[in-house]
Amino acid sequence: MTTIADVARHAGVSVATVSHVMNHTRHVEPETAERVRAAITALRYSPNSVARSLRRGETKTIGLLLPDNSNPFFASVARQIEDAGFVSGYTVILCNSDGNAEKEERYLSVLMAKQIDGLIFAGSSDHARVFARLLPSVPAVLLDREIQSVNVDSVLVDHDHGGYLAGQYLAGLGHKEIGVIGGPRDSSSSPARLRGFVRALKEAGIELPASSIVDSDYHFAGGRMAMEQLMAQAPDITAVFACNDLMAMGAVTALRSRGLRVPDDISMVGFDDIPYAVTTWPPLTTIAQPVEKIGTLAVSLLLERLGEPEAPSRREVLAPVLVERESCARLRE
Amino acid sequence: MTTIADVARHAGVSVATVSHVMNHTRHVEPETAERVRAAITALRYSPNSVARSLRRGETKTIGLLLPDNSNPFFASVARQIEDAGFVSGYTVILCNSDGNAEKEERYLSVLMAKQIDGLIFAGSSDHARVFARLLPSVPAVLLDREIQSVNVDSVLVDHDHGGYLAGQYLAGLGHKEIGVIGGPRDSSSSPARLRGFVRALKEAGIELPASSIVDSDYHFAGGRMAMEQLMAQAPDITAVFACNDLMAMGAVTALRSRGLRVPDDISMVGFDDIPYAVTTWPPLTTIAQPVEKIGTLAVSLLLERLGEPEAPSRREVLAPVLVERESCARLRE
DNA sequence: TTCCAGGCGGAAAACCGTTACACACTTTTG
DNA sequence: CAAAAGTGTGTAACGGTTTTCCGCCTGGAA
Repeated sequence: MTTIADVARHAGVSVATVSHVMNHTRHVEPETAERVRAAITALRYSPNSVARSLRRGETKTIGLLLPDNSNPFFASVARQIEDAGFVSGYTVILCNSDGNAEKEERYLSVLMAKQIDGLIFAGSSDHARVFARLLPSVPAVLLDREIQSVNVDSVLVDHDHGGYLAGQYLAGLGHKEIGVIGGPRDSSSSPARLRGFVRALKEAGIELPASSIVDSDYHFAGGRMAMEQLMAQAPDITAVFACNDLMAMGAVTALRSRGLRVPDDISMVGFDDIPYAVTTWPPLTTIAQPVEKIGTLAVSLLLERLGEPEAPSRREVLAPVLVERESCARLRE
Repeated sequence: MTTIADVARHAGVSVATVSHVMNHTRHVEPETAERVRAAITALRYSPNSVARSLRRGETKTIGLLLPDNSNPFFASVARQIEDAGFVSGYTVILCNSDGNAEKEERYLSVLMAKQIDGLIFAGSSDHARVFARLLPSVPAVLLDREIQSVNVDSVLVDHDHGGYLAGQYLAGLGHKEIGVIGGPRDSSSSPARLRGFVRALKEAGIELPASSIVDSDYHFAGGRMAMEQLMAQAPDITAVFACNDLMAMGAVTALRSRGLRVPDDISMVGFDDIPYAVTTWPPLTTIAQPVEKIGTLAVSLLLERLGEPEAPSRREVLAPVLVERESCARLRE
């Protein structure tokens, strides 16, 4: 490995001068600077970021802690974050927690030890200790979650409103007997989606009995099984609201294997608008989250906070929209 | 930030002793060790990994450079790698190149500057300079690619064989007029898949005219457009081999919007077996890559090399398998 | 003309937080 | 009683950045 000392020797100057040339941190005589640059290219020198980080106290690294990067929703978010970070000179450490609080804590410790400059955290658990103890010591942006703390900003999606849109839509199509496939109870998103959905139904004069709600896990297989259970518990439903697309897709599969057709027999609404919502049959009507904005917004919030650590914490809330495709039909009598 | 010196002072010992206690790098008197541990927890001390890395010359970090982590195939691979790395104490830096050689080079420079211990590289471009100049200076595992170089191992998939399986299967179903949607010409995988496919057809006495092959980009929209073109160029085909699932799914969409049904009118075979191959309608018959093995194998090769830097370079080749679902039918006359 | 302040360009040295090596001191051991 | 083992300390590294220092030159005032 060639070091700054090698360059200095080769150029016949001191290491300090080499540093100044590289970082434009002080004026150096053009002729000297040229000699230094020549030495740098001649030796193919590249400064050691670890040493630089140690001295500067910044690593140009941000930690990204999310439940599962192979979930297409998070995959998109991760991609956006990685892109946005890179153009600002930041590098991303990827961490999957599976929503497991213990893993989250372990990862957070590692990330803090690695001296990340900032954290983007899509936690799926709500364990107070994780937040309270570890978060405040590093600038962070929370996705889909809030916490009263200096230093922590939030990018939120109005899940309640999204659920409301779904309810309004299905009620508007004339459905009266409606089933719901919920996500994890301890997530922040699923209960809110459900809340908005119920409110919309209530406004339309529709009750949602407990037997028409089955909780699941946001996964494809979970959605399939939940749908099975739903068919058993509430055989008369004509429409289903699944709290995310993956479960909606699983539910459609379950229906198909029972010989039921979507939307002819049962209408289906999902949530998220993952890229694969259009590749299923029928293309899924769903509540779209503004994925591309979530990632870029998170990064820009984080960078702004790095620039101004003491600024009051901010919360940005993004509105989901209904994307009408072909998985819903008007109730026919 | 509390440092090792604070701990030493608090425990009334030297920093060296604290270091030894933390790293079990020498025996220390139980009583002393206990005092040190008490100080560590009292001060909530956590060692600074950056300083440690500088001193030890290792960062416990591996770089993961791939075209696009939101592509579900790479998303799965990334997930496996992240998991496998974490259990061995390694952290993953995520980099998306979009298969762009310039981006690859920029990323490689950054990663090298950050002193990653190893690299896992799924390049989609083939530019020799990237390999020749930068790769040999860091232990690396290439996915789906080979290079004669010390220090570089490969995890390969037998794409040729996969393509052969697809060709054999479609020929076996009686198809004679077959179309192909290819991936990028400069990828390593697509040409190999095509080669195997053509070989299988040839063995079955089937010719593949140039007009029956349309190249695309491995994306959903690309597959859709390619299928449009294919229908125009070769209207008599009864089966299509798409060089990945995403394109196959796009092709199915294109067919459906033309009123053609899969598999009744046209049979479709994909490649990869991404998780969403089962969520489309019809469920996609495809050539499955052993995704879960690719990631874990890559990590274990890398770790073994880190342990033994001078070992001869290894290549592991994994066999794809045909997964028969419902997107193909026997040709009926 | 002399003197001194101040700017300039470079070198030297301190520092960032840990680890590893050499050494000092005590206690066993043969 | 010398050699060896056992514990602990001091202090160079590691590879950069940043602060301080220093000699030189310029220019304005005395």
